Amino acid sequence: MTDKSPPAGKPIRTAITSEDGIDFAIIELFFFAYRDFTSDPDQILADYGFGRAHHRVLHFVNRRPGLTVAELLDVLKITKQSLARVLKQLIDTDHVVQLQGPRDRRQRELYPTAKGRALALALARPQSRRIRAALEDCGAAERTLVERFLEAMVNPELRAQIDVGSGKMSGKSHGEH
Amino acid sequence: MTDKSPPAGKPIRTAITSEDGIDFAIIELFFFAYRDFTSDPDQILADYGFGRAHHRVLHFVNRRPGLTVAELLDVLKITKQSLARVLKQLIDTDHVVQLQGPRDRRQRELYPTAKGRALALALARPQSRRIRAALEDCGAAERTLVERFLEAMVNPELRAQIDVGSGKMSGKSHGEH
DNA sequence: GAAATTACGTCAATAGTACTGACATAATCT
DNA sequence: AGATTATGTCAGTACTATTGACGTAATTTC
Repeated sequence: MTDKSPPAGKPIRTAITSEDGIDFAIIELFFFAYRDFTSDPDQILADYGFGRAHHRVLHFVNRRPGLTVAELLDVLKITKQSLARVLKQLIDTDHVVQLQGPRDRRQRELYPTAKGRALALALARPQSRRIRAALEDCGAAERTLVERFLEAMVNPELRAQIDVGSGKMSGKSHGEH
Repeated sequence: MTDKSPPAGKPIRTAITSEDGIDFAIIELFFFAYRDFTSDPDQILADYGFGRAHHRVLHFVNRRPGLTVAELLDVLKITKQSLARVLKQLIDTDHVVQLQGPRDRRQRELYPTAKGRALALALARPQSRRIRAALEDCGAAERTLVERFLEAMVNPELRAQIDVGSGKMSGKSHGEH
């Protein structure tokens, strides 16, 4: 009577393909590519007792020195509480420092220290190496195209804060190519 | 004396750039692109009380019906214990069924049910739509190139289990690799 | 046939990242 | 003065992942 298994449980033996015009190839590749892409820094981070969240914070603090906590939350799209622990650890270990905002003293501007800059570079190096190798594998001329594809994968509303390529990074300093 | 802050803490005010030949643009784009790419299915999964792990299991069970638990662990690169809860939930909710292996009765071959197939498609649909849109944005002809780039981003040792493109997917039973 | 190995399941304990909601403080704006 | 903003913090929870250990059934090996 009270079967635990409802009648529906018949196994489907055929693989899902592109039947419904679904691009499983790229879906799957994206999964594998991102996993391996993050595995490089993950190994380094483990030595510091850090995780991927630390990497992201460190990355953006180095990319946009002086950004505020609120701006960082907006870029990462996480909550204050999620950031709190990670940021505190980075500050305690002297990778990041907080400076009181000049205009608004409530704000905390975040800056990397030399130590934080060095770690950010160390984490980015293997990722950049992987990217360079991949671009070479598929004809290096296509760099721009890959960039455009990835940018187009991002939600349109968010593309503003990406400021890719052109080096219009964070305003201030910049200028580089 | 016993300062809590070591001398090192001076803020660096200049943004990290391509100084060390590091490809920050693509590193960052990859982060944003993957985050938005996974956010689509995440919303659907929430309705089922499922997470991203359920999606991955469901995806590969649909892509390679009949794969064993050990094979799934190998593809996902997670531990048995991480898989256990997720797989159990998918089985309990009748998205996946286990069949005793024909050759080796210790093995459990995993198959999607109609329900599991439907959910896998529902999850993949917005992702595929996003990919299609992105490819159009950057000149659709470049599909192959994006595929090759992503594949090149994957660790070489793992490319075997990817069998991209051509739909030579799983070849169902067949002689494994 | 007995022993070792394999495939799977499960239990216990822990960690990292995320969430919601609430509350406190200081600074700025109206 | 009062409202709002920027930040910090506390409590509680959820999901995904880890390592290590143990058990059972099936297969392989000797």
